[in-house]
Amino acid sequence: MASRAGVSTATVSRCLNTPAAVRPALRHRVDSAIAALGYVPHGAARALASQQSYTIGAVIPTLNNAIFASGIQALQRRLDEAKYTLLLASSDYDPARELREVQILVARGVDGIMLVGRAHKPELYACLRDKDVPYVNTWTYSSETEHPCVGFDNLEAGRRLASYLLDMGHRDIAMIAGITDGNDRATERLAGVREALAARGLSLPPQRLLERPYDIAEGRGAFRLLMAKEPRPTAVICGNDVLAFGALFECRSLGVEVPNQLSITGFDDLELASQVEPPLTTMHVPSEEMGRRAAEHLLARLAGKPVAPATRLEVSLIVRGTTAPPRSP
Amino acid sequence: MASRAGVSTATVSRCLNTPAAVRPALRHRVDSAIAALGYVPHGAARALASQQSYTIGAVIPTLNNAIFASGIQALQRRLDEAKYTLLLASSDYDPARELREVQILVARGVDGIMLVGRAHKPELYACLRDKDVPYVNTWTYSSETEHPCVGFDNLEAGRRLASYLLDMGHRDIAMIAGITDGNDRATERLAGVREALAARGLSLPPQRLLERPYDIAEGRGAFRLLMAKEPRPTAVICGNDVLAFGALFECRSLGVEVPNQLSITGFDDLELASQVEPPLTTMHVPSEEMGRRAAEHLLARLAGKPVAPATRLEVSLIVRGTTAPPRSP
DNA sequence: GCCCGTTCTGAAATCGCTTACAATTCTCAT
DNA sequence: ATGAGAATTGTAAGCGATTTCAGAACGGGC
Repeated sequence: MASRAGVSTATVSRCLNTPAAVRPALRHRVDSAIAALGYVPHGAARALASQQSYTIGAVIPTLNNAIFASGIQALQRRLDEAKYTLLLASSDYDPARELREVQILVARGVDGIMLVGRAHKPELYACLRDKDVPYVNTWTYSSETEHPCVGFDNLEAGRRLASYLLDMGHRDIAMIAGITDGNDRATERLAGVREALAARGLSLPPQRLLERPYDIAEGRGAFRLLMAKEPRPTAVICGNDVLAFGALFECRSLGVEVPNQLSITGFDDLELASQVEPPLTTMHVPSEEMGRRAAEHLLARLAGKPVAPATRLEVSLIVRGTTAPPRSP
Repeated sequence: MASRAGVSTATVSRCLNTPAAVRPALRHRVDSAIAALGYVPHGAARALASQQSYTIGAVIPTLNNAIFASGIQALQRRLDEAKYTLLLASSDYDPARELREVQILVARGVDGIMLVGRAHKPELYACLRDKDVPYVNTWTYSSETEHPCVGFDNLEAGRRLASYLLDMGHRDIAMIAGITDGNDRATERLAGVREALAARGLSLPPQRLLERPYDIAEGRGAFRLLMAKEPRPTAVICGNDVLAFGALFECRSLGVEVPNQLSITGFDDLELASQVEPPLTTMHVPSEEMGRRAAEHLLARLAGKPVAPATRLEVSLIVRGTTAPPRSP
């Protein structure tokens, strides 16, 4: 302990945590002793004594998807400003693993947790409640949920995407969705598409729906399947941009002209979306804002400030070059 | 404390840490009490008492680059198996921030640290030495370094890429490198290219070299500049795949035919590299293996086992469709 | 120059767990 | 049975901060 400044440990502690509470002269003495000794407070001891770790946990499905990455970076940036450290874990889209990660995070004593989606195992919510750990769901929004969230309405986004295509005249629409099992975002996007279709008396027959992991090659494969037999759909809605890129690239191999012969839409608006040829029509997701707002939410709760139970962010349809009215027969 | 099983705290601790040291009957009694109470050991207290946190820190330049993401996922997977948790921080390619992140990690009491590259601030190495925290540099390899590393030789990789183009007959080669300032990988790749050129009596004149952040749009802009005035180079080496994608996409806008009129190479071999049209010739980096091996290295050190001071991984040139001999004039 | 209300400081308890060491219980050969 | 030695279990002393509480120093008003 740096009592080489000739003060008690209590004073050192105060210098570090509530500098205003110690007189300038003494404080400077302590500060320079700290600098001289290269003293670094012991995080675990501090956490044990103060009952807070200044650590926030986040569990995301995967690091591979750039969109989670940018959301996480924004979260981290905001957390950093508030002197909090981020503990990151990934679940690989597996609810059981997600639960395990949360338990580990809680055991580590995180002060708050960020989750993606809202369909989590009951045990997960129970664990959080028992330990009274603040948390926030992201990439999802619903006014009716009892769980705090910062995100957008996947259902409505799916509906909008389909409506856009429908309004343009498309009647035979197919979808390459993400794996819906255990993934509420993918499930809701699909449901939204179905709703829009149903509102016009249409539907998504089994042969028009494929579920695939978010991977370019998977998107290609699924797309090829969709194109295999006549009649071909006139538009393909993809669960996210990665699948859409796959579809788009496969079009080139297949010699399908986009958007003349076929329209394609994505979801996320990754950097690449605007760069491919033709540029991808997609749903823009404000992932950075979501990350930042999620951080704000948690920080506010930890500071005892009131927080909105649900924050709705808007996605926006970015119309680019992969969509056009269907060719008249 | 779960002494509702009628045992001492010491026994509970032993059940959790060295189950073999407590008799089965008692152990079961404790285990069920733990399960019944939903007891979760307090991480900070445990870390304080045992002087180890079962936490490993990693500081990467950015989460946006998919290649670091996959390396990190592999690291995490391996760490998970060994019951270690990963604390992830990013530096945004800023050495000063990297230092800060490392200090925070050390203060948090991580048992080990993974770094990217080997050109770190002296204070960073000093901090690690003072606190005696095991660490390993990745994405870099050098037999001469005093710092443990698991990675590949960027200099040689750059040399190979340039030699490949040179062997094919290219004589006017340009490079869109990453920002070399503070980035040893980018610096070495560039140096490697220069060496290969020099070996044939050639060089990389200033107007043939552009440094750009890793971003598709930046790659596009740089490429456009390179193509702006005659004579145009016959090949462009890009510091990584992202820059190469930018160059490739810009070719389409400019009407430059790849590889007939111009060859392009990337670095990293991202998933997208094999999917673009034409597929990108690039240097494959075994990022997952690197992540896993880095984890092994740290784990071994923590277990007191001997470790190789430097592990060399091989990159491999993946020749695809963006390279061809220059058109004979 | 003295007294009292503030403002600072320091002593010591505490956080929840690990672990050396002591105490107790088993094992078995005698 | 009995006792030595091994195997278990319990006691209690930390680990390195934070924080309560009480005493010390300071600053004015008379």
